[in-house]
Amino acid sequence: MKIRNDIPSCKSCVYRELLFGDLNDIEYKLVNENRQEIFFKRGEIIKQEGDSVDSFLYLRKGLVKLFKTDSNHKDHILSINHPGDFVSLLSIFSEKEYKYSIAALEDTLVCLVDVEILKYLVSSNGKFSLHLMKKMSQISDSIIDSRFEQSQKQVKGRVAHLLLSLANQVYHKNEFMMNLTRREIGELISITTENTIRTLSEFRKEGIIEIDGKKVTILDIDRLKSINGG
Amino acid sequence: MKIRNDIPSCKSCVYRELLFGDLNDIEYKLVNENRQEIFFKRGEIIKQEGDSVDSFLYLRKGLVKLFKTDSNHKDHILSINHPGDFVSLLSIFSEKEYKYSIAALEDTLVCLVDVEILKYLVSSNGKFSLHLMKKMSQISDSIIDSRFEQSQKQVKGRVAHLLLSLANQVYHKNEFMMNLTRREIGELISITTENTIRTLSEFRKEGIIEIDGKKVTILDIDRLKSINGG
DNA sequence: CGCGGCTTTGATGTTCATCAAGTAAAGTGG
DNA sequence: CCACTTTACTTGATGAACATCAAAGCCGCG
Repeated sequence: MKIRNDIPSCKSCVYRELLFGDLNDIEYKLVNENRQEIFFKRGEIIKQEGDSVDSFLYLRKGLVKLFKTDSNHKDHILSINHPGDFVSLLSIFSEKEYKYSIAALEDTLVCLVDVEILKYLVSSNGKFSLHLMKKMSQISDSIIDSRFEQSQKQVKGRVAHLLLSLANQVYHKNEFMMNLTRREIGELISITTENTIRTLSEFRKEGIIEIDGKKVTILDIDRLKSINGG
Repeated sequence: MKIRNDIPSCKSCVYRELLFGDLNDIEYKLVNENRQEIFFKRGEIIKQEGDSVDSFLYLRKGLVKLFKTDSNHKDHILSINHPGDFVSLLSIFSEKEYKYSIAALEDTLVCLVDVEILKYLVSSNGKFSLHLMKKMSQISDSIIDSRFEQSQKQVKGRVAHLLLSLANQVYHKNEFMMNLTRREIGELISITTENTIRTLSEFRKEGIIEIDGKKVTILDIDRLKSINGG
């Protein structure tokens, strides 16, 4: 973890339009003066369950996982988030403490905006407010949706679904560097590590995917879709 | 389904504080003039997946289920909602069409507010906006939380968890009229109807619960909690 | 170089869905 | 209101899916 001091203006942020597109110059300045950028290395914990919610987290670069640890010390991954996502959004208005932890899956750059500033903006800027609600709504919809999808499927279908969403929603490519371990995949789709491995091997043997170290290539996307569907 | 004409003012609504507590007289009037109250009998469909999101649904009385039907014509229940819940909240800002259906589990009274009015209030009243966000956040948190809980448990734990949440969150009593069929319970916690029945019978035989028709009484809440936990 | 974490494969047992078959309850139409 | 139909509930038997256990190879790191 390393705090950056050479923070550029929000105006130059590639993700500006996603959230801060509705602010005027004074409001921009307010955000700029009350934010930090922090760099995390792969594996580092960004927030721990129980930490107080004092800032709004915005993912600028990298990949993170949101997870909870159960009473048997087993982790369960709630979601994987990529740049442009508002990582802390779900808890920010309803909770004083994080109900899950956040860790970096790749080298990651996070932008933190003081939560009180955000609340002030919501209460004073209606357009910003509407925008933020829409985004909040989308994020929770997508978590609920994917959990819903997973709950209906069995092992092969879950793995297929995961591979498809990694390709479509996360990496936007049919060939990507898998930054999740086999165990983490299991923690994400609620199956054991062994079954994750077995299923991936099976897909590989059947020519549906290719695995080379951390690199995964989807060869037969139609078959994957059919496994996902049925 | 029956549209009520004798609508009382929002000011007299028991749930007023939950959402509309921050409005001034003019804003109240606006809401009052752009809302409907509709009564649904047990079993009736309130909204069908695919219906356009033109109003914000507020549950005044009764009990409803949010559900989706899969490609095998099997229903899956997302959540059970009770009075005071904002049934349509999840989709209202992010979607043009409902992504799930809503049906009445008991005789139910729903208050519908024009969605454009709500958006106007968000953009013009900061306090209302903050309040609404907090509530949105809580509702999605609770759906995500309960699905998360369920995904870690097996059959007995799921049934125990469900009974406990019905007693605590829905009916606020250890003795309640179960308005869900055995099938619906299965659809809610992702197990088969047969396993729902078997597990409930087992709990009954072991003296953990008592079942008399639709009436369920929790006799040994500690044992239920321990089954839920382990 | 050795320790711990990740990966892999095989064998075994448990959990649970599915199938089958019957009873009870609740709507429905004459 | 009764015969009929459908839906809900229940129990038992069977097999498939999957977790668990075990054992070993691999790789990065101190």
